[in-house]
Amino acid sequence: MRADDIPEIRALGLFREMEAENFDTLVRGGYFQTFPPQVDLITEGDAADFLHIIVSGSVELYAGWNARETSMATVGPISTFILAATIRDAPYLMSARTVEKSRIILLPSNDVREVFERDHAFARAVVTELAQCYRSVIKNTKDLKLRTSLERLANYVLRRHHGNGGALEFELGQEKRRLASLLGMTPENLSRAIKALRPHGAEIDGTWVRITQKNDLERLAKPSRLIDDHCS
Amino acid sequence: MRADDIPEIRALGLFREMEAENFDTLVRGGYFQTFPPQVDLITEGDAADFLHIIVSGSVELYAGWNARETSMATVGPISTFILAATIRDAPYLMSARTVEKSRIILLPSNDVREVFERDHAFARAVVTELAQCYRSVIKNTKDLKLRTSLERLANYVLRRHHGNGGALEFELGQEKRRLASLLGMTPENLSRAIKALRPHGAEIDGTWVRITQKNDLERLAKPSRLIDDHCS
DNA sequence: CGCTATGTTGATCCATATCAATAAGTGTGG
DNA sequence: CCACACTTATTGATATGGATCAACATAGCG
Repeated sequence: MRADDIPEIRALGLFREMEAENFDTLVRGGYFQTFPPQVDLITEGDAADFLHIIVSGSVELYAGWNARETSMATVGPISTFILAATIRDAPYLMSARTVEKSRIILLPSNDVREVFERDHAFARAVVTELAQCYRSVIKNTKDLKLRTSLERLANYVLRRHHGNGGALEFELGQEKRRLASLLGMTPENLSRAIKALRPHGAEIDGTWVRITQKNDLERLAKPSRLIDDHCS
Repeated sequence: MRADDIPEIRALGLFREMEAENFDTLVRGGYFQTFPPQVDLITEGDAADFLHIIVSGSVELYAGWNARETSMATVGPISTFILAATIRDAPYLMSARTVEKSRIILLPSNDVREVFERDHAFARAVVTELAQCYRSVIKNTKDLKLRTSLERLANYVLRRHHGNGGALEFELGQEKRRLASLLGMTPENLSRAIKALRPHGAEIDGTWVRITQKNDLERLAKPSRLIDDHCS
């Protein structure tokens, strides 16, 4: 592992408070790897051998069943994924593949569990992280079950708007087919939803998103703190 | 709190390993209450003042948005709910109401967080519990996004079959309207799905479920360890 | 016993999926 | 640098799963 990446990792909420000695244990056993785009990192059903930390690039989490496939999340730097499987020493529930060239740290699950047993600060940080993840998935379920696809798209645009510091124009940052799957619809349906959104104050043109009438968009989207807030 | 309920609580995975002193702190500050059916225990958006433990009866977790409502889970004894909100000191993402007469322990969230800071064993148990919850919700999302409503019903029947020790006949144990909402469909649609399931080896008649051709049912349901397993 | 909830069934409507064709990018090798 | 192949995006036509509306049946419950 490159020495100058270590401080960055150490600064993550998950590792910030833990004992230096335990942090060293984790880092010493870890691997730092760079992957090209479209590489499968993990396959659902496999044993969770490593906790993954994405340092640059982006990774898609997806799941399949009976020849169908759906995108579950896109994760960017700097965050971890499949923490729950690591902790429970259980099989992955999702697969992961790189979207673009990505640098990823792999920490052996055994080490993570061992340090987790010893280090109270680390254990607390894991709890905070997991509780956050749990709440995100609950919000996602509410989004899926309570909203139509158009409403989901409208709220997605607003969430991205807030995530970009309130910019009215920003890049989509991913393929539409993946966004469609993430939002629980087909690519064709997303195309139509994008057209249907135009008279409600949002345009998506190629890779660019522009909010033209925020009021209109919000009237349609009816964003909720209990579904759309990123933190809390 | 009644003295003879305490050992039962203490035996829960969440509390089993923690320091006696800390357990006492939690229990001393807790309330034990009995609620009639259809009582609202918590409302989404409120501050998470208490960690709830259901000792008998059953509780429905549900969520609403824009005049729509959906059932998120039904939880029975002995388990906790809204642990994540308690830990993060964040608003509830779901509401909860009793389904039947229920006995419930309320532990002040402040106490839980305080003990959580002090007691490593408790913190570890919280992690295990949360990781479990997280994985359940992920499985539920996969169920929703990857399967049709008929497939979800078929798999639900098979899960209940396994949950009842492999019995081919068992009680539904809840109103069909709630089951419908839980599975992400309308009551009408569930009625039709039930009829459609008959030629595939499962009958639901009133409150009774009977599996007549397990092979047929499994051929339709294609249950997956990574969606339908209760543990792991 | 009614009364109110819940469940069923039928008719219809709507959202979304599917199928098919075309267009627009994107990357590769000559 | 262009031509080709291949993937992705769009658009239209159609099919279908599921929702909605309405009527009726049934079952709890006071």
